Amino acid sequence: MLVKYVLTRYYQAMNDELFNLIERLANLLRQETRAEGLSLGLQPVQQEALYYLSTCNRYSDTTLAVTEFLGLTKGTVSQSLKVLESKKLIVREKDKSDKRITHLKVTEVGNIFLAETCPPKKFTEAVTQLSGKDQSNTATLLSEILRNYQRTAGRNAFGVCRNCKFNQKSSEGIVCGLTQEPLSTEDTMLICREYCT
Amino acid sequence: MLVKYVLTRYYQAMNDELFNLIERLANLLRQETRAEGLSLGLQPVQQEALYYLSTCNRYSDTTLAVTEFLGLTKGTVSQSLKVLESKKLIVREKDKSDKRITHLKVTEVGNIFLAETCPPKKFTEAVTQLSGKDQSNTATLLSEILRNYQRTAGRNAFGVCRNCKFNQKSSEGIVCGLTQEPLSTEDTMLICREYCT
DNA sequence: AAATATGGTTTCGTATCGAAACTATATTTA
DNA sequence: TAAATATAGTTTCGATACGAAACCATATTT
Repeated sequence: MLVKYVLTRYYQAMNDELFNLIERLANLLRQETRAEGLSLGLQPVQQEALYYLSTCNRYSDTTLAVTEFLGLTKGTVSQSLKVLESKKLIVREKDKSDKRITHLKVTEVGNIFLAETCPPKKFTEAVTQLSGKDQSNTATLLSEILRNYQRTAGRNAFGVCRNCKFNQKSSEGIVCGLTQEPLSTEDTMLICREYCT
Repeated sequence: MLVKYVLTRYYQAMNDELFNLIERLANLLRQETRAEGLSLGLQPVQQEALYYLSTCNRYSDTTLAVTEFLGLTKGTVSQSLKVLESKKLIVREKDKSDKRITHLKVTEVGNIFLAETCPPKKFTEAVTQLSGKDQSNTATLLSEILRNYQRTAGRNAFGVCRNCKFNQKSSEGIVCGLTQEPLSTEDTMLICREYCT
């Protein structure tokens, strides 16, 4: 019985290997992020939230969206956002039509911090040692794994608006099929929590 | 000034995208790991340590090696290992020649737990939806990024013994060029902290 | 033999996290 | 249209993670 399990450990199946690689990359990223955030007293998870908010659209810049994105509970996320606000990295804006909702906008200070630290420099350096072709192949493959994983786990996909099935291009411009609101070209390049393929 | 930074956010450069993908996969993995560990009261980081110990060789099964692998401080790791020991998932074995060193061995209970939970089922499911070719391509590309990253960050590579430059195959069998010790075929399939290319 | 290096643990203060209770506003139901 | 329920979000609490630094034991260097 023991032998069986030990032997399965020796054989590094492909999903084992991929699991290992992703965990280790994430560990290194977290380490560097921790170091980068020291100057502002920012924790890794807070930086991740800030980074997310800098990449998402107006349907996806709320506490709950961040919660879903990070895979934490909303109480926990609420704490982290409070820190970001106290450090003037984000500001809150009440939604005009639904008073329960608060939009979280990254400030100029926040964007400057992100531009300097996120993604971490050494990571970027490591990635750019690969050919452009290899880089985009990696992104494509990881996207596919992530999409499969999110589907299996029953999570939202958080994709770029432009590629969403609700994104409708007509003669009058681009419209979101869910909200029926018009979208600018810049809008369609942001990440949406309602993304669907 | 602001415009510049905001614009760079819109353009998702490849390293940006890869950073994003890895973070998100890691978040999902952590979530599922948290759920899987609930039955034994194991935290994600403790499961990661246990998993590492199940994949590493006899030169790499110490507190300090785990520390290096996870990118945490040794005090923190010492705590996590104490929990694993109290739950009978690992046992400690004093090194025979150097009394400072303690080897950490995964017990049968530990291996059974890992076989059931690590890597998480849904992750495995997501990965196996890709073709075998795509899976191995992803692994190859990620390995390269990780290796580059570790080199830039000045970390040990933690690779499989078999592929290490110190691994010497002679007529009398396989020998580690660092320790001059003979290695079995199984030995060479484990992860070593001294791995070097 | 003394100084230093290495592997590891303990202690302490700060931060993370989930769970659950709670508030306020929207939506649904009856 | 009033009551019930759902949704967005915050607060509080207790358990755990984490780094930093002090500490101990054994090895190695000087």
